[in-house]
Amino acid sequence: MTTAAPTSSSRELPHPTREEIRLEPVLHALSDPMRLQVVRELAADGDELSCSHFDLPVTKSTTTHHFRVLRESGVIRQVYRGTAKMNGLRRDDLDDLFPGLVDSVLTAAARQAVRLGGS
Amino acid sequence: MTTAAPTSSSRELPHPTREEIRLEPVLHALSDPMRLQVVRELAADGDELSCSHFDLPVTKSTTTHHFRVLRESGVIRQVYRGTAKMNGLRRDDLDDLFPGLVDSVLTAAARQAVRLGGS
DNA sequence: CGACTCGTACGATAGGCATCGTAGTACGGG
DNA sequence: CCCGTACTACGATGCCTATCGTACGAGTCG
Repeated sequence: MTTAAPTSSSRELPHPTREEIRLEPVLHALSDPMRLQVVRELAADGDELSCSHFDLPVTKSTTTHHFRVLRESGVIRQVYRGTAKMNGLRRDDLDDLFPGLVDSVLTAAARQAVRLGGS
Repeated sequence: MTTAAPTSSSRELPHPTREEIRLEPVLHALSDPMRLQVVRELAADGDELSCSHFDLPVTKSTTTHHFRVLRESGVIRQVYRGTAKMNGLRRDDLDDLFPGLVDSVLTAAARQAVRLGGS
């Protein structure tokens, strides 16, 4: 029994604090094409996107896994909102810890997309 | 010692061309602490460091493996010079493909080292 | 030549991870 | 209250990878 959990929004998800975020896991999280795509969409569309908004070519289980990797590495923040789970890029934290990193990765990804899709 | 003899030997190593370098493998290569450390030293000390110069806490076999990952992802260039294999960061190629990326990663790594090591 | 150094190749191993499928939980609406 | 939707948990699987040890090739120097 949950002892007096007040909460409708008691479904809280564990996030690393800003100080706990490490560069290597962040780079690893971004090195997966699927996750990099998610991050690009989050950066472009603002930070209130549900998991189901993303139409990834994998099953829901796998999608859950990727979002967890992103969250646990500190790249995104996830909050339940009813049945949906909203995702947002932790730009403030990342920019503070690693100035310019997110921008350069996003720019690099965009340039590469143009370069590869370019015809 | 160093005779005026031609530097190159017959032992050539396969490198991706600039156009073949992809962002995801580069990020993956940099996401390993060992390899990130190597890249930091290469960036700091110039680009003529032999593999044996690095005193990594792993065996030689593993060191060879890490250098190969870095080379095949396009992060470093390797050239034989006698028995030694000289390593150099491919800054020109990387900066052209992904402007600012290497710098921000190096800065982030340095900041994190200060933040964690404190001393 | 012979010995030594530097790095490679190959096999083995253990752990990680991306993926799936199925069963289950939380929430909101009829 | 029941059902549908959104996401999770768990187990399984196969691949990738970081690591090692040993045996080997390439080059230098006595």
